[in-house]
Amino acid sequence: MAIVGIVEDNKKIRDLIQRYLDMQEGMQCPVATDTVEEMLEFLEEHQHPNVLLMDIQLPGMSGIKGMEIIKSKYPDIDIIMLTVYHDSHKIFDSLKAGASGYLLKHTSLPEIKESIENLLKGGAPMSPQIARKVITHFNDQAPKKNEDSMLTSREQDIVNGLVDGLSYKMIADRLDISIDTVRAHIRNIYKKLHVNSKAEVIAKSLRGEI
Amino acid sequence: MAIVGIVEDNKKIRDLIQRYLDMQEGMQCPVATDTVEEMLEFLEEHQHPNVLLMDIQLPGMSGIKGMEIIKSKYPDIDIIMLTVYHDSHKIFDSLKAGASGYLLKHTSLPEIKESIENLLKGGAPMSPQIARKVITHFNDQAPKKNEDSMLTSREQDIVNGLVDGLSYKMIADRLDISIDTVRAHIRNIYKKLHVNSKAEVIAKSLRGEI
DNA sequence: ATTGTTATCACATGATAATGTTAGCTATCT
DNA sequence: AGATAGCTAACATTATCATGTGATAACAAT
Repeated sequence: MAIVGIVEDNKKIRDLIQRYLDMQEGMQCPVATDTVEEMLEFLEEHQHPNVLLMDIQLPGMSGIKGMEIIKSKYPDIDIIMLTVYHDSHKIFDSLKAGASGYLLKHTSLPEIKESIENLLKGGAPMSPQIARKVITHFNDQAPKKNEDSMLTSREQDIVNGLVDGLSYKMIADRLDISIDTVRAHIRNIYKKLHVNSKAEVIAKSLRGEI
Repeated sequence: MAIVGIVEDNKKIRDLIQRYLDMQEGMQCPVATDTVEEMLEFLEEHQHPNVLLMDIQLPGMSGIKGMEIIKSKYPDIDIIMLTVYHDSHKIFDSLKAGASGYLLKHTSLPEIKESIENLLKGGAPMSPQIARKVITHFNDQAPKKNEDSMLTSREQDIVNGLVDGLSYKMIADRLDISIDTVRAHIRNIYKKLHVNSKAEVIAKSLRGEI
C-alpha cells in the first residue's frame, strides 16, 4: 500500500490530487497540507507516508529547504517535486537536496499516479522536459578539450603529480626520471596550455580543461 | 517523419526493431548496421537519420567512442543508447559523450517507439532504473564541507587569488594589501587546512572541500 | 578587563619553481 | 633519408614560495 502525502498551497490542486490518489487501488492519501511546517507536525505524530508530493513555492519554508529537513529526519520518505519551475537551478537544487523525482505541474492525474508507482518500483519519475535538462547537464560536461593542445601521456603523468601537490623532486622520484626532465616536461606543458605556473595547470586540470 | 538508424550487432534484435519501427506511422528505419564503422560510412553517403539507437558492446569501435565521433561530425543526430549495461560508469560516460537517452535492452518495442517520439518532442527517454541512477548521482553531491576548518572571508579572498593562478605579489595588488600580509594569511590558511603548498589549497578548493 | 581572533605589516633565509639554452636517443611519418 | 615529435638530461639564473619570528590595531567574547 502506497501512502502518499501532499504539500501544496493551492487548495484546489491539493484537494484534486488528494481525492484522485485516495480513490486509487493500492494507494491512500491521508494527508495534504499547505506548508512544510504543517507536514512536519503531522510526521511527528503519525505513520509516515512513503511518498511526498511537494511544491517548491510555498508560504513559509520553501519546498527545497523543507525537503532537506524532511530527508534528514525521515530519510526513507521519497519526495517528488511537483512544481511549475523548470529552471535548471531549482531542478538541480532539488535533486541535490534529495528529491527522488521532479514533475511539472501540468502533469495529468493518471501520470502522477504512474509516477508514484514507478518510484516505488525503483524508478525516478521526471517530466520529459526535466529529463532533458538533466541529461543536457551531463552532455555539457563534455570535456571541451583543446585538441591541438593535447598533452602526451607522459605530460599527463607530470600533471597528475602536480595535482597531487608534489614538488618537482617528488615527481621525479615517482616517475623515476631526473628532476631536469621534469622541468623540461613542465616547460612543454606550460607552452601547450599557455600558462606559466603550477597553480594554473592544477586549476585547469581540476576544471577538466585538460 | 522520424528517420531512425540502428547500430546493434545482434542480428535478431536489430532486424526485429528495424521491422517494427519501419512499419510505424510517421517513422522509417532505413538503416541498421552491425558496427559504428558501417554506420559512419552510411552517414557519409546518405541523408542523416534524426535518431540513432546504439548498443555499447559492439565489434570494433565501442558504442560510446562511436557516439563521440558521430556527435562531433553530426551534432544534430540524437542518440539513444540501447544496451544491457546499467553500471554507473557506462551510463555517465554515455551521457557525457552526448547521449540524449539511455534505455535498457529489456525495453519493449512499443516503449522504444514511444521513447523516440518523446525524444523528438524534446524529452529524454530513460529506463526508470537509469533515471534513478542519474538522480542518485545528484543526491550524492551533498556538500561535505568541514565546518570547523572554515576560512574567514579574507582568507577566502586569498584562496580565490590562488585558484586564479596569481602570485603573492598579484594577490597583494588585487586586494590592495602588502605581500607580507598575503604571506601571513597564507600561513594561516595552510595551518587551518593542514597543507603546505599553493597546489594543495587550489586542489582542495576546486574539489569543493573548502 | 583580559583573552582570542582577524587583519595588517616587516625582515630574513633556505627551498622550489620558472625560464633559457642545448642536446642525445627513438619512433614514426613522408 | 630526412623531418617531426616525444622523452630524456644537464647547467645556469632569476623569481617566487614556504616558514620562522615578531609586532600593532580593531573587535568580539568571556
